[in-house]
Amino acid sequence: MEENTTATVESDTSRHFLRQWIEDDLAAGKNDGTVVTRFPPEPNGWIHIGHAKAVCVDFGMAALFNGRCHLRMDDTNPSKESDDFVEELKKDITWLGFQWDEFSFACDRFDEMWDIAEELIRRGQAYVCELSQEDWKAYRGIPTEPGRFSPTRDRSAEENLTLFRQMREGVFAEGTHCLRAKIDMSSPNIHFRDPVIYRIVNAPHYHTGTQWHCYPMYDFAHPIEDALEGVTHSMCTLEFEVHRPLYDWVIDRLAEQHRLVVRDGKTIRPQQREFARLNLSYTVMSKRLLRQLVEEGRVEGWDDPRMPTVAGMRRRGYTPEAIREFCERIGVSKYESQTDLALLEWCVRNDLNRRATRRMAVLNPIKLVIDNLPEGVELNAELPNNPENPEAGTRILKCTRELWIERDDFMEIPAKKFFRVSVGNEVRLRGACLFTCTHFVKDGDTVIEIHGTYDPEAKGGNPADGRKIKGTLHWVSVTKAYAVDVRLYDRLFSLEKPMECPSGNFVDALTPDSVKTIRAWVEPALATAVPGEHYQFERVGYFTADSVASRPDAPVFNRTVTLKDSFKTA
RNA sequence: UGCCUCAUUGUGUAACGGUAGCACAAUUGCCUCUGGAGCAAUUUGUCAAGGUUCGAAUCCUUGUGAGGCAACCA
Repeated sequence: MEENTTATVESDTSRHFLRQWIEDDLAAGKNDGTVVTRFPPEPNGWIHIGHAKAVCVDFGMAALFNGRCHLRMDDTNPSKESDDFVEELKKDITWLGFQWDEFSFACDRFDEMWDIAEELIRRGQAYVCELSQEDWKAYRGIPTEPGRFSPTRDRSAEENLTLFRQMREGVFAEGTHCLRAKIDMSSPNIHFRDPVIYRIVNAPHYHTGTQWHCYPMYDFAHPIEDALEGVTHSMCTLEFEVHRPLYDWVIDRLAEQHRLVVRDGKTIRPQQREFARLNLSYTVMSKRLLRQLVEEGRVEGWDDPRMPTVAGMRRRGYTPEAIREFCERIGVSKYESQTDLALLEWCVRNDLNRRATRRMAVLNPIKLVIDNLPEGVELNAELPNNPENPEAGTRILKCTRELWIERDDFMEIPAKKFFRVSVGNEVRLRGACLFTCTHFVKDGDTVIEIHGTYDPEAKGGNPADGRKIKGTLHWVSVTKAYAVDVRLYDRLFSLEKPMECPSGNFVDALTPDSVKTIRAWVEPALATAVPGEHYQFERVGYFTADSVASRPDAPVFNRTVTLKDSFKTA
């Protein structure tokens, strides 16, 4: 279970465009031949499966080229950030199996960013603007028409510096002043029309407190952070594509100011490329909406097993290996695709199949009585703990006169290819014996008890004459079984149709019904299940003992995934 | 409408001008003391129209469709 090394991209099959890009750069002798990437979340929420993809890309590309990857808190907007999120971010990324080579806070570079901005002013490349936001909107123009110059665009550097410093000291109210880069008011790219690079925010910053009253914008801060850290390849999602010229503009200014990192005599010039974010069917990944669920108390928290957060998936029982495998399989492209949730679940099953401990459990019980097995007599059943892994050993279960079996395993009138319990049909009670149903007892329309006899000659369920038994049943002893609570979660936001949430009111789709807790009968061994451990309830699905909300007398299990449509929730 | 980007089977992703392949899903068969797993097989695809070329998913042109940008968010 322990992860000592950073996970690598093992597959040699996928040559996506980012990999190609880096290979070409390396071949062209750019930079110093070292690949440095970064994962730059804003600490304002917990990361979800979509971020996990980005983490795998950023760390994976660095690992593939024996490079380095930095983890950086992009905390340039103080209003929603906190250290709690920083800690969770680190925890989740570590859990996913990655180790960063450097950790940084963008806010630790505020001083340097400030110097860069002042130098911009001195060079006539930035100015303080006093237009209101509404006015600015009008001045900026629309994409089809050029914008107009701000009235203060050509103010002197000295005047600008004075005002800029006053912005920092809190002399002005929010929205009254901002620093803009002086670029091109008629550019077809709106981001070039003198973009704002510093704005006044009077909220205290979680690290720098009230030291600053204005903060750099993402478009200004991000390339600086990359450059000063010596990042060579900066990968982000598609929506930043139109920001790239501005990213390059800032890098050019840094070059003019001789601030680019030099390694091995080579100037490191970061570049940005964009890839499509992950969209997963039935799943909504929007920090804003996830936050709403948490704040409105619709879920237990960011780590609720219904949440698509990394923490939620961890608690639900997904493994980091499965998530990494998934990220590897979905590939990287610029096509805005929608990945089928079935692939994620397959990855989880595939991984859990190798490691999960097998246990018998009955979720929807009906009583089965072996009439020729006297009260107090027990049959031993020896079963492997994991057939996929013989080293997991075996355990011995006691089969008694009265058992619980799954209600679905009995049919009053058997259907055509039904090989389980029906009158006259011989089945195997897994590991224990062969059983033939003779009759059943009804209470009204409901069958409440199944009766039959076992074959004493067929020890452990192996018929003496070698006759074929088509059905094998799972069972637990009525007297020895243990009752546990099992939580069956719907997928988060289990919408009728994938990704359809017209008005954004999808949170309403998450009703209390989306989690059902049922009482299940399990083998005695599960009474001491280890929280966080994975179990396959045979023929039902994968379950994980919950480490958070355990009952005092027994563990609570979360359903991780079902086996292939073998079990439909009641 | 201005600029930018994208389009390969149901889904996702390969094929750097030379046989359209892989995985998930689906279907079928085999096997099994998990109707799971495993094994085997099958079905379905280059958005459209032109052009360049011996040869185009790939290059060019036009069109169509989808997405992004017009926060003092990231």
